[in-house]
Amino acid sequence: MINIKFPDGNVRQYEDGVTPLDIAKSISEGFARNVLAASLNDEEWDISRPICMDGDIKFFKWEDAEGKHAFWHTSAHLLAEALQELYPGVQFGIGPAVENGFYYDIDTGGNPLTDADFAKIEKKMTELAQKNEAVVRADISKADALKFFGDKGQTLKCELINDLEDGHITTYTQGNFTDLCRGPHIPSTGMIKAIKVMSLAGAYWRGDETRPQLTRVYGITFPKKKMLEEYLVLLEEAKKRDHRKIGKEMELFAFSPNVGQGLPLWLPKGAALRNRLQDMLAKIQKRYGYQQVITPHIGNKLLYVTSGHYAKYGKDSFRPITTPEEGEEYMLKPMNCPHHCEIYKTAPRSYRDLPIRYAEFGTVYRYEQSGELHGLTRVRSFTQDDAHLFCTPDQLKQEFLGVMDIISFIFRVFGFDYEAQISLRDPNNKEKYVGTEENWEKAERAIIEACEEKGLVAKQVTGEAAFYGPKLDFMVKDALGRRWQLGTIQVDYNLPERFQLEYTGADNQKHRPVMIHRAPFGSLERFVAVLLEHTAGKLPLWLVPDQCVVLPISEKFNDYAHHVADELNKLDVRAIVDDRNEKIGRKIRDNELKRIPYLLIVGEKEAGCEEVSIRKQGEGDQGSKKITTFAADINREVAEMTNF
RNA sequence: GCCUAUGUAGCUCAGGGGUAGAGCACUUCCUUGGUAAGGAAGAGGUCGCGGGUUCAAAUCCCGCCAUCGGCUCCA
Repeated sequence: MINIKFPDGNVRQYEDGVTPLDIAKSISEGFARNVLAASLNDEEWDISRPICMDGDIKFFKWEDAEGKHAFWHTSAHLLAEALQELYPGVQFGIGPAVENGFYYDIDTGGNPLTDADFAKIEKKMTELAQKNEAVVRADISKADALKFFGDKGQTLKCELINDLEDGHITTYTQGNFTDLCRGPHIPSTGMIKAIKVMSLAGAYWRGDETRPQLTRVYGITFPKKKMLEEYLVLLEEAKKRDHRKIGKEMELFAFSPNVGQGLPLWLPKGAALRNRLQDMLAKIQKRYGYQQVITPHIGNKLLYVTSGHYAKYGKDSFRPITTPEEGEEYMLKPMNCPHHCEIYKTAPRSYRDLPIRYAEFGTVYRYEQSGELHGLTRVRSFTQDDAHLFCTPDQLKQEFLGVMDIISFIFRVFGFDYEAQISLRDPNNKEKYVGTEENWEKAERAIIEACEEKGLVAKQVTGEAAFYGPKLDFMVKDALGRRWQLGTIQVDYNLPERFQLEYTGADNQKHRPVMIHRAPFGSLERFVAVLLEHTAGKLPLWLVPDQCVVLPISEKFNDYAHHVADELNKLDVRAIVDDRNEKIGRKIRDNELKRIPYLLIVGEKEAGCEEVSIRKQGEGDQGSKKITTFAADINREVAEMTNF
């Protein structure tokens, strides 16, 4: 007999070799039907895999990430099984579950798949799922595994096996398909009821640019047909929130191939929106002791040679700009820090001057790979809400905490859900980074401690650090669930060294300051993009381009409508007029769809008494008020929102 | 940069070897209507760009550019 402890602390005894499914059934049949995966002592465990030792058990259902994961992992195998039947000789790479579904990387040997094949693949998968084959786990020796997959000509699998440790290799088999796999899986393929092949993509074998490119087939499956339908509806809804679509509709920004790829053009409404965001941040930063500076868009190439960026990124950047002067070269600035270091150096600094905080809405230019450009989230020219803090090593943590306060405040104002990530260096690849061992350790420790102090839950990821220092990033998801880095805080011991920054300490000796790079928005472009997706274009009143639109009942009241808009604009309310020759119902509909927060209807009733009839977007008729009263209300509402 | 797909009117899209279509938007006219689409007429396009095949190319082929979804990258 073995002892199994449940999450609630209860311990029950079971026969040796009992499976999690048996245990679930012993609780209730209904519960067992919904269980997809389990863990034993926090090790992932198939619910059909016998247990022969004491342990803590957990069960996972569809609602749990672990449950979906097992379901989709098995679905990936089902996809592979279908591909094996449809396209004999296909080579298999890897096929994991991902956040929304799963994929399998395959080598089709020169017979490319197209989306015309999707229906066929789905049909085959459905057919195989209906056979309801058991998914069977087996331990296998390394030699046997190599022979098995070698005989099948699966060289990619053999490469994977060669990297595995003997004694820890398992396979899973359903029907005629056996895959090298760690698991866990759901017990049988029959649970997969709804299947959709989503898309095709190229993916380098083992994520290595220099290795062959495989075909990645993405799919998603569900235990119920209805869930697939709901998911597809959700995807359609998400597309409507796409900032590229909303940005076009709201006339915020545009791109022109004549200007260049990834170079956004901010239209009047977008530019005004962006300025409001800048003003907000500048106001907050002033309170935190930041000073605004302004630096040029270009800098001498030698500046970036000094900073080390030229050596690291020079060949993948915009090329240097030459001048009539022989040998003189300038570069579009890819970051603001070297300029700010030079500002620091314009005067001798004392420890009494520190910390110094230079802020700049600095536009930078980076030659991002063409295939990576995406709306406003990944562009080649963008404006960072940048700042560089120079402080003594003792002040580092305090300054770091201050920056964290600003960032969490900003995200709270906009209601963003964010994930924090601490990016550390890859300890196995230290030559990728500049700076001393001691400084790296100090900086990494400072970040981790600052998070602990603030109670911020942050995922630590090794190998993600910038080459000059570790960082704390704040990630926000877009409408389709893709993560984008917005806010960032980076500790840098390197640039102060390279620029030989100094301050005189209390001991009358020269010391090196520590530098913090930070940007709460990350870039205004990316921030606006995420903001648009987050709000579906329904921007808060203080940010929205047009706060209200005046709708005359008939053309007879167009003059009065323009009078109303003029009065409102004089009172700092952003108002426009819709004086088209249309019925009022039509104007209401069109302007509601334009996401304007207040519609002001004016006709005979209002014209005589300086009033407007107010209709709030999405909420309908709010009665009428004097123009001045309405303006005061709007201004109060905005003031409450912008009381930063 | 790599792989898949796409590119037709301002927008959303249909069509497809015999020189171009719809809806919405736009302009004009009728209508002057009180809280989510009033009616009519009109204008608008070298079918992404450049080559090739053909009597004839928007359509087929090649190259390029841009965009989508991924991969790699992201100071």
